[in-house]
Amino acid sequence: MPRRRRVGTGAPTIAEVAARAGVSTQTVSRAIRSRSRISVETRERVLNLVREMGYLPNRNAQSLASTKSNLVGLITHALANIGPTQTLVQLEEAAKARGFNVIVTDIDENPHSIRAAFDQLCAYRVLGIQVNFPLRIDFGVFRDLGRRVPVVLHDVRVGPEVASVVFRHAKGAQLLTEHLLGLGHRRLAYLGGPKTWIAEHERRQSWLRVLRRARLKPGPVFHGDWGAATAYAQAKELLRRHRGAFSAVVAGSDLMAVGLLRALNEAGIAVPAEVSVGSFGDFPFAGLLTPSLTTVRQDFAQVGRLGFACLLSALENPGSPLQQLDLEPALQIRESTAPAADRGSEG
Amino acid sequence: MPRRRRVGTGAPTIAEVAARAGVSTQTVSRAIRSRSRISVETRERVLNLVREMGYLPNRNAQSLASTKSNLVGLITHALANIGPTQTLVQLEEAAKARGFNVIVTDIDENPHSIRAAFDQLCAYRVLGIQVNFPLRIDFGVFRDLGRRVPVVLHDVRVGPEVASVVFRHAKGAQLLTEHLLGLGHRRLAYLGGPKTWIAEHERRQSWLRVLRRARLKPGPVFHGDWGAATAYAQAKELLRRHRGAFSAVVAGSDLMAVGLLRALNEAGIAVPAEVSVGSFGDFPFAGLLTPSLTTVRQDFAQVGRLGFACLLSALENPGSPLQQLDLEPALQIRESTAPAADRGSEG
DNA sequence: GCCGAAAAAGTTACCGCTAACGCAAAACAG
DNA sequence: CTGTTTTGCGTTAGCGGTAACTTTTTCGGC
Repeated sequence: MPRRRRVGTGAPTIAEVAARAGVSTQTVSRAIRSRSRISVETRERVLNLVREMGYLPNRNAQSLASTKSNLVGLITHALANIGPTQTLVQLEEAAKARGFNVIVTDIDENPHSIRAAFDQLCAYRVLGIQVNFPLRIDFGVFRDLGRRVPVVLHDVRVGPEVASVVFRHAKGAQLLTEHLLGLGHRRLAYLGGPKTWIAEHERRQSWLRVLRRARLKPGPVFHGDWGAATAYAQAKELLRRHRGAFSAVVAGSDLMAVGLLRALNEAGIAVPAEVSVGSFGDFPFAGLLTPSLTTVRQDFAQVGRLGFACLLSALENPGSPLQQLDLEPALQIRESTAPAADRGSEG
Repeated sequence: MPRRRRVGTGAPTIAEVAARAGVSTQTVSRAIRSRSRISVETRERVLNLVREMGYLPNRNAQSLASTKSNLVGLITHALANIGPTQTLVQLEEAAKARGFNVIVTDIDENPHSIRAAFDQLCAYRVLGIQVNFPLRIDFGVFRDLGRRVPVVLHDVRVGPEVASVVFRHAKGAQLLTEHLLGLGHRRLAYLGGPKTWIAEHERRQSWLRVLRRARLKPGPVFHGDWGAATAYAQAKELLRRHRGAFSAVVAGSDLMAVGLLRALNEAGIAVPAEVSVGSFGDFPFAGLLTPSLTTVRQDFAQVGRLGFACLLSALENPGSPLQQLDLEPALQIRESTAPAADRGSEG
């Protein structure tokens, strides 16, 4: 006695196409995916039928049968920020150009959620996973995960066993700090991003290093969350406690610079006449603020493009060493920095 | 003669878990997915083994066998902009909370690519598709597509046969324009987004309507691309050709306002003393620019949340009418608008 | 005209999981 | 104590494709 037939989704299957074409399913499969072992005429005939019937190969079935998918995973953090978004957009574009799709998951700062996200994505048998989680956590987890599936780390480098694309944050901070010193500033304040971020840590260390080399005492240090609002609040605090004690401020992002500029403006402090401001990002609006921002360009879009290229290279040349790419920062000098008015009151 | 066994991915399968637990695969399946038809003890025992072995159900196999996936598709346009990003982030969060994953694809303005993206996503047998393509195209395509799979449209309404979440752009533009008129402005310029966008069209129509009602002649109209750079360029053109002919400008986005403010500043025109500026968006930095922006808040995050809720509702109550949600705009009045200095030179 | 190789197509056995049904044992109703 | 549900699990037959192998056809070379 035949069981009740399961209802399908209504979409035509490969078997239906094959039946109408008068060939086997295998031939339809070949027509769709390859150009070998099938005659040009058969191929044409089948493909016409595919179009006519609106047949779409079921990716789940394809993935199951071939034990691999067309998916690339992206695990990202703080996706609402401009940088990660740029990265995603470019990654998706690069992936699509090669016939892959991207499945995204935005996670919070809890390192445990990395593992959870990883499991989620692995369950889809993704080809590889891009990890944009640039926080200062125990990197061991990345080595672990890299063993299960090809991984490309963004802004984290754990060694030759995992591919990575990183910004040279220290270099960027050095460029900016030296620029300020070159303008005669001797008392620099610092209004960075969250301490938990690698970018923040590396920049601050670099800032301290440059000051130490110049035999200058570092000025007050504050931290925000990359956004304008907290930067504004922190900048007010900076001014309340250290007004007059600095002639330049290094801000963690262009948006933080916006908040900082606001606070300086409200305090009646002219930029750059009295205080210079530099930041990181160089997002499109940075050059159009008043004053326009001196800022270290970070090409987040490039992270997406190169990240995908790394993955592709790892998949196509399984033996070869995994790529370790560096992105060079570039200082854009604009109006928000100017020679110091108060030369050498200390240092 | 046995064929060569196919190599697996190395990950344990449900059969291996079942074998070690001494139960059938069906029992393992039940332990993982449901709490019925299985005893508590068996369930515990199986789940422990699942954890111990690091078993991850193959989503492709699950989707194939159950003819539905855990995926929600998002087709979006100009994802690099702040709004669409907010939407994505919230959508992903809402989806994750219910055990779904999001697969994203960012498409260009060619309406044809909607169909292509749709096919791509349907091939994964996604549960539903969110379409964030708020351009003025022939909406027939959406009705078509909505028949194949549940669809939620963002910022587009085609009728009761497709769910949608839309901004009340006309209302927003009306609020802003009336605010400016209330301040005594009689000559308003307009620096909007791309004409191809629905938001742009509706706002401009609304702006014209309000002016007509007030028996005022509309001022010069320019268009950018939502970004600061083109807004700056267009604003320069506006000033070159119409300087002095307007006392207020409606800008299409907060970022466009940034470019506009820059151009006004370079031209030596004080805001808001000489010219008032209003915009749309109310992104976090809007209140921290100098001057802070009077702007119409658009809650893009809400689009993501509600869009997912619409989809869920459509999936869970197949019979009931599809949701048609409106998002109310809210005018944030700040420093960039002020009473007109030149009352009544015309109109 | 025959032979062997290559090309074109078909067959079979899965990929890893779930729906649907089967069936004994336990729980429950009367 | 008997008949009916319910519970707990197993069995079977796919879901819709692809890999690997086999068979048939074509075709060049001698």
